[in-house]
Formats: sequence, structure tokens, C-alpha cells
Amino acid sequence: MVPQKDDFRIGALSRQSGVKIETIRYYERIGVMPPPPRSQSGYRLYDDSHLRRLSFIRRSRHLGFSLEEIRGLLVLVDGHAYSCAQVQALTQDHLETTRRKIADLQKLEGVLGDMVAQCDGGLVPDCPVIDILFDQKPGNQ
Amino acid sequence: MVPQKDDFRIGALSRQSGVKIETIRYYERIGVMPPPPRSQSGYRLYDDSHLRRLSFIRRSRHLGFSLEEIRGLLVLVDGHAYSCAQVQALTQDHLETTRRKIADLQKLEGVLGDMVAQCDGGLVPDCPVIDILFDQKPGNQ
DNA sequence: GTAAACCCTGTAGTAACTACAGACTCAAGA
DNA sequence: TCTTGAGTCTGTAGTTACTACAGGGTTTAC
Repeated sequence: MVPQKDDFRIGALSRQSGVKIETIRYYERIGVMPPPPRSQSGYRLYDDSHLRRLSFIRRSRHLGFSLEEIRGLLVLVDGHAYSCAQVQALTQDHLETTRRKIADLQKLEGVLGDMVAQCDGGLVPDCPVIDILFDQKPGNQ
Repeated sequence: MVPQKDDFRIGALSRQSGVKIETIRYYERIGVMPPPPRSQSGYRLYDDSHLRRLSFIRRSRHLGFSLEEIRGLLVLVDGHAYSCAQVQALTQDHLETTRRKIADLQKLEGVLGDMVAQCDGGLVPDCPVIDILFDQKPGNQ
């Protein structure tokens, strides 16, 4: 492929996409980014389609999709065979996972909040938080 | 140390604590669990103090404390030099981190929910979720 | 021409585990 | 007592998603 005016190297792609150079190379290695053409000196040459794909990956990562989930989405898109139903199902799954994580964290928050509330912040080596973690609740002694 | 009646081996500790054998050995390797005495044949021998410490670690992990945070707590406890104020501060930090995670996930939930809501689940290769991820919002074309 | 920035591949590290492999030990049953 | 399977050991490597070099080649700006 002859270098084109709109080709850019990995540093430029990194700056434009907000994804680190090393991460871009990692994505290529694990296959979610296609290997781009190279210059005579071996430099990777990217065009706008790569930038769009990388931005897709980045947005999806920011939304908490795992790389494997992103790979699944990209397989659908690359094959031009996806249906809106398929994508919706994947996204719905992810949404439900997110909700479960929130619920788990909220339980945690509750427990932690209770623990902290039992602390009077004194200067003595005696603390209800430690007791709880050592399962030495006042009722257990 | 002469084997004592209340000594038990790693499998028993694993069953009693709910922490896997390999994880126990990992905790020892990274220093949050002390190396226990050994039998003549080289088997690790644990007593109730180890079980208590491991349960502390497990509870803290379940509460989302990182191993490094747990290490910090254990340093305080081991030195018998902690104050309730120190522990409270660490726990409060952790509580605030948990709250931030919840907030982040709730934002995510909102975005994902909006995305899914735009899907009519059709059978055609045309999906607002994909468009959004490719930054091809209707208003961007 | 020079020096710094850029890029390459390969390797290894992070956090918190997890899973072998190969070899030794123990315990239960015959 | 012998046998066999379970238990344990150390060492190594893998998981996920990056991240950070090292050493060497290339490009760019002054």
C-alpha cells in the first residue's frame, strides 16, 4: 500500500484516540484491532477507519464492556451480519451485570458505614472495626 | 516447635476459612500471612491464631479492601500500636472509594439504559447502540 | 550533521488470584 | 504390611487489562 495523505502513525492515533501506544499494540496483539499496513521502515500506518474502530473499543471499555465482550460486538459488526436484537441482548446483559455490581457495592457501603459509625475515633488500640474483622463482635465474647 | 493437638494442615485451614489452599500460600508469599511452623515432612502447621488472621484477611477482601490496604491494617494490629482513629480513617477512605465506584457505575447504568432503550430489537443490521459506540449519533451525520 | 523524538519487537511487571506439573508424604483399607 | 489415593510441597505459568522498560532502528527539526 502506498502511503496516503491521511495515514498517520501510532503516536498520532494514540493522541487522537486517547488510547496509549502500548495499549494499541496490545489490542492488535489480542486481535481486536487489525494489523495495519506498514511503511518501508516498518512503522504502522493508520487511517480514519482504524481511528473509528479504536474509538469504538475505547468507548466500550469506558462503558465497562470487557475486551471479550467488545470482541463479540466487533465480530458482529465486521460480519455485517448483526441484528439489533443481538446487540440489544449483549448490552442488556451488560446492563444487568452493572446493576448487580451496584447492588453489591451498596451492600458493602452499608456494612462499611455501620463499621465506621461504631468508631469513636479514639487514640486507644481498641477498635470495633478491627473487632468485627477479627469476628470478635461484642456479642461473641 | 512440637506439633500440638490443635495444629492443622493447610487443607483444614482452607476448609475452615473458605480460602483456597493456593490462595493461602499466595498470602504467605506476599507476606500478609506469616510462614507457619512445619512438620518433619515439611507440611505447614497452623493453629487458631492463623485461622483468625486468615479470616480477618478474607473478611476484609470481601469488603473490598485491597491486599495492600489489608497489609496496612495488619501492620497496625501486629504492632499493637494502632489507634481507633487510624483504623477509622482507613475505613472511611475505603467507604468513600466505594461510594465513588457506586456513583461511576450508576452513571454507566444510565448510559447503558439509554442505549438499550433506543433499541427496538429489530432483525436488521442497524442499531443505535453500535452507532453510539462508533460515535455515529443521528445528530452527527 | 546532530540530537531528540518516534517507532519497533521482545520481555517482564502489576493486582489478585488460579492452575498445573512433578515429586514427596500421609492415611485408610485390604 | 502393603497399596493406593488423597494430601502437601515447590516451582512455574496463566488469567485480565493493561503498563513499563530495554535495546536498537528511523524520522524530524534545528
